[in-house]
Amino acid sequence: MSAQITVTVAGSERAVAEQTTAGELFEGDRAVVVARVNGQLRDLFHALADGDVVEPVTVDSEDGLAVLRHSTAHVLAQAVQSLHADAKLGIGPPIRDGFYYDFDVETPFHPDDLKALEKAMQKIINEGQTFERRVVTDADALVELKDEPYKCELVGLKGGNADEAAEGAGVEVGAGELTIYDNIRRDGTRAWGDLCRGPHIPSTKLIGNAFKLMRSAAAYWRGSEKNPQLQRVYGTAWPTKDELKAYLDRLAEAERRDHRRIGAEMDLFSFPDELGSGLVVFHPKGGVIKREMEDYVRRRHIEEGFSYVGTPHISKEALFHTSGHLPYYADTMFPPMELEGAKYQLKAMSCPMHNLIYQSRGRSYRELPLRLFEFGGVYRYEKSGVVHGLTRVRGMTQDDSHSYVTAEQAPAEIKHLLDFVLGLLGDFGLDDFYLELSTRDTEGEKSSKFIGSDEQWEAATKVLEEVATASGLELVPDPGGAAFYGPKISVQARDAIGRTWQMSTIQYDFNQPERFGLEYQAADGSRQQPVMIHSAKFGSIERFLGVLVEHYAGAFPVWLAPVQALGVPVAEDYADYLGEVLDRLKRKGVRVELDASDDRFPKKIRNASKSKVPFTLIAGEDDRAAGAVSFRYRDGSQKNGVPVDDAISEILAAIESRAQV
RNA sequence: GCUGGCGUGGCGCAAUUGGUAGCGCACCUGUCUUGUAAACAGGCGGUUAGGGGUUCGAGUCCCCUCGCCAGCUCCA
Repeated sequence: MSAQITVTVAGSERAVAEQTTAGELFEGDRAVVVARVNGQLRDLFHALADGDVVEPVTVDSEDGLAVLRHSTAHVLAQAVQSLHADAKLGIGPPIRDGFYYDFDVETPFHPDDLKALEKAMQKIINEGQTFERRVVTDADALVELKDEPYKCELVGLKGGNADEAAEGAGVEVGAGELTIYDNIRRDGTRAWGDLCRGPHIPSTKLIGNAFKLMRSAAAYWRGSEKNPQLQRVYGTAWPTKDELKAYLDRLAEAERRDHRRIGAEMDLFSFPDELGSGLVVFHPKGGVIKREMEDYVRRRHIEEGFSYVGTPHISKEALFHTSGHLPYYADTMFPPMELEGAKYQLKAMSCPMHNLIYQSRGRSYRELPLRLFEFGGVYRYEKSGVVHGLTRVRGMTQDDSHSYVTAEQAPAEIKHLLDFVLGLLGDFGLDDFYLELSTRDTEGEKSSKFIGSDEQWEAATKVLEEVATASGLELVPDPGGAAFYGPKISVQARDAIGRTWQMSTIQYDFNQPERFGLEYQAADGSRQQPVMIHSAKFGSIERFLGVLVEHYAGAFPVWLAPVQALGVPVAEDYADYLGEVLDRLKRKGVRVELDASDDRFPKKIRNASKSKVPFTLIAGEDDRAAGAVSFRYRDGSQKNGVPVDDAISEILAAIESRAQV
């Protein structure tokens, strides 16, 4: 008879035979894919020791999903090598909603290749191969993997910093012992194997048919453009076919929200080829939204103590040398144009020009904080592959503002600005965002780009961090992400397909005041250097508008809607009556339209519905006789016979309160 | 910038192995107009992104440029 050991299973103690595996504890529960043993994720084949604390990890948990997806990535890799014998393996980690695996292959994958790979994967899955863990020494691994140069490179990186060396590499080589996972067929033969930390699901069978390969694209090995590009295949995997379908439906829904699609459908803006890549024109309806945004933020800046200023779109290049921008960003500024022996540059940021306003006369401490603000039209030569709808353009409008303060005033001003930003995001109804704190890199190849003393960086970073933390919002560190002249807090918002974009920013700058020699006279008569705080509330008005379009899927709150009330007469006869109601609204500043076309009533309702106008006002005989109108809302619900005065009040109130209806 | 995929009237799409560009919506004209997502009829509109090549013949094949999409890298 075998000896007994005691383990704690899901909170209660149990005596089991020695050599019992984690999987045996949860036999019969197919949802359990791995186990957490003493806090560590382990395969179900893991043999338990006396005193182990074991928790089941089910496939629908965050960890369980990651394991499922990581195992699916292995199946993909096996499929790739079965179809392309010379494919070399990179890394293959789970990611949000799926996984990827990188391969070095002679010919990049064509979309049709993915179909063939899916078939090969299904075959492997149906074989019910088990994932078996095997500990190897570094030396043995290097021999066994002699045909896998990328894996060998990872063996050399093993240790706590594998993930730093290559994002995702931590799933291949952990901090501890080196392991290889073998895929074993039912007849006991070895189908395939891969250097991997694990853990894995017990059998490929568990993947079922709830996976799909999504796309392929190149990715630089270990994330550096100095390295060769591998071919990355992205896929997704879910516990059930239904969940896979729900995910695919979500993606399809996101595609319908895409601001580039809605922008065209709703006639908001376009990107004419004749202008060039990354340059947008706003059509009248998009112009309304842009103007509402600008009116709002101009008013709010003035309320928050800013003065509205104006500066030109170009400047002699020396200004950007003084500011220090040119050495850093020359390749992303449009090239200079030469006139009268001087080189002029399109501006990519407004701060140097605001510094000139500050500098235009002597400043007293009594003037501080001095706050300047404008809509700066800036141009950046973004690389061709990154230009993207409204979210990454080459010509944009920044609500660029700068607070000049004493060092002592800086913390309060940063808090003031963060409150301002968060209030603005609330007024626009955005809630899917988080804060990011971008700091400098103190080591690594980029560390030299940051200027200023250690003390300055430390002090500035501390101020930003304290204020950001106090907001109570999620705060994500972004080491190395700072601009060369100082750290920043930024608001990151998500687009329809989950990509995040930088929106508002607050940056602490001790460099430009130094470079421009800015000063003010203090109460004691001495000359002091101010601190400059850059802030942008929308960031780029174009980008913010794009994110708004996706957030609302085009169904804007009333105050932003291009057309706020659309009149639809039941028949031609009632157009004049409805027109009078609309005129009254128009006199109150409401944006109205009357559908006086010769379409019939149902068609007009359909058009109104498709236009996403918040209030459709309908009038027929009943309404006219009663001095009323009928509302039709975006959800198709209706309210009939509303007295005209009440109707007007309802619409005005919705605009005033920035309500979504 | 890199890798791959794409580019057909304003929009969404179609066009067997290369054989001489079609459809829906929108738009225009006419008839029509009474209660909540499409009245009917007729019509206009494309040197198939641009340029070059192969071919008797190119939307379909090849090359270059521009633009778009996805990912990677970058992002003051």
